Amino acid sequence: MKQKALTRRDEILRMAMTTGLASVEELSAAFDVTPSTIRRDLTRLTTQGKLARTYGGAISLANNREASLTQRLGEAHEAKRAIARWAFEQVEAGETIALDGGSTTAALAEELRSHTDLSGVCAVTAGLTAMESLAHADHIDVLALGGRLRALSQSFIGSLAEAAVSRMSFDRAFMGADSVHAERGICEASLDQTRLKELIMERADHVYVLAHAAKLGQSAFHAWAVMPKHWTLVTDQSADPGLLAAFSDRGVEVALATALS
Amino acid sequence: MKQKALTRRDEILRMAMTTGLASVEELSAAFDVTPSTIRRDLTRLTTQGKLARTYGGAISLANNREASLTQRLGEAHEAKRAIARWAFEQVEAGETIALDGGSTTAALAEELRSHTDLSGVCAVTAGLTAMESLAHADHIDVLALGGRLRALSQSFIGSLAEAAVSRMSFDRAFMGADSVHAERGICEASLDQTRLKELIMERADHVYVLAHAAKLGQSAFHAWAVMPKHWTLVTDQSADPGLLAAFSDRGVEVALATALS
DNA sequence: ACACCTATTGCATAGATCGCGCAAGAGGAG
DNA sequence: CTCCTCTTGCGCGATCTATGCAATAGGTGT
Repeated sequence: MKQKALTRRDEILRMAMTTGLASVEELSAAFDVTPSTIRRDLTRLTTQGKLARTYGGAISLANNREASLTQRLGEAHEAKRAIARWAFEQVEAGETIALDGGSTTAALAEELRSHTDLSGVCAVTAGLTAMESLAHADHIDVLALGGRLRALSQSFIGSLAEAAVSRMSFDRAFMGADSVHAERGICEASLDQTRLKELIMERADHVYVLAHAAKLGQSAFHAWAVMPKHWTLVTDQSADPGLLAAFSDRGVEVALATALS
Repeated sequence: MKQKALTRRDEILRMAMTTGLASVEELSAAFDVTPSTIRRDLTRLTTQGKLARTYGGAISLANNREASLTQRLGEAHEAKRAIARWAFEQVEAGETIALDGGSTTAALAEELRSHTDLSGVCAVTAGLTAMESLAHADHIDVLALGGRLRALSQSFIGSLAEAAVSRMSFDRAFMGADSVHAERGICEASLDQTRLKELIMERADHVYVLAHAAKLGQSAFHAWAVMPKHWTLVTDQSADPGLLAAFSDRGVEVALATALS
């Protein structure tokens, strides 16, 4: 019975997440309990900050968050989603992976969060958005690098982060980038960022750079990270074949993610 | 008159956006109109999809202030707000402060965020909610401890966090707690948490424990943190004088935060 | 200046929802 | 088996909401 109450609250939360809105009457009918019980559940979930109460029902807070996240991703988010899905499929149970900052890796974090069947994965991240996505994912062990929070990129940099990285290693590292270049590697706004990226990549068995087509061949900024010998570029199908050939010629493995559904 | 109605609706929307939450009573008083009028405004804005109606008020859909909103919905938030305000006034420009995890310290983070006149403050935190609040605050230097993210308390623990703490010191440390006891100190769910708290407190010139009245004298769990010689308990006015005397007798400085406006 | 029209406001009433206290029931621990 | 805790259903008073109606303010055309 106590179990039933917990599962019902979880279910309420899930329904509210998917539909964004739930009424007391509907919930009462769906779970075959009195409206009083539903009300009590809702007040509970509200004080836990997971829902907001409305007149006659409740509204999801997390759903709004995800919506705004999608907005923030905004640009090319279908491509990013496809890339994230491809990346997710590389991860195997029990592995320790590094998640870089950036919107594409945040999409990967969302994939990790929603696939609760993957067990024992430890995700190390320097990105705040990725952390937020995984904060409530019980099936993922989240390790955060410390350091100064860089407001613009919403990720950590600095000596604290570097010190933290130097104490661990990763099965796979999924890197974001402002732009990717076949010869120069990945480009960021500051050298602090590229240095941290280099450290992470040095300590990873497999390095993947997640970058949708628009980021290829650009030189948005002038700080470049030295790439490891072997790495994989993961991009979407709209990428220019000529550009991709430049990567392949340099020994970079290229993966094309296909959007589905 | 028609103009007044439009500007009022805009203003309502603006207020809801910034504070995340607005009550019919407050709005009615603020604009000096009857609750009926406010209700009509709210239904209008709701059908326009700009707001969501709650019981006795409205909630912003653009989740700009998700953190503060979650706080407002939570338990005893008036007391926490008063305590946070008192704590905020202790902080002086240029200081480096430690912000523990927990909802009360998250409220302090909100104070720090909203007072943009305070300059040069460096906030070191192990709490995810505090980080989110300060993520977009350009006037605050945010340093995050790394470590394992503990899902329940939304804060970092573990050796990475401890290693990070051991490399810095603080002018002031603002600690949260699940419960506070005059003899035993502050209580948490696990010894990992208390150990990190001890380390932070050891390296701070001034230690404040932020705990509203309901947390005093309780023993919610069985992991206790050893307190430094001198520390300040910050609580609200509804605290039992007998309990407070127990703290004073042990040399603990006691501060009572008064709720205002 | 005057009349007219529309949007808005305040008030009162009726209906719906909410919060709380109380007693009963359903597991879990010893 | 008994005790204990958490949960549930029910009823009541309180609060909030929705709606109709009359009054008012502001804009408009003559």
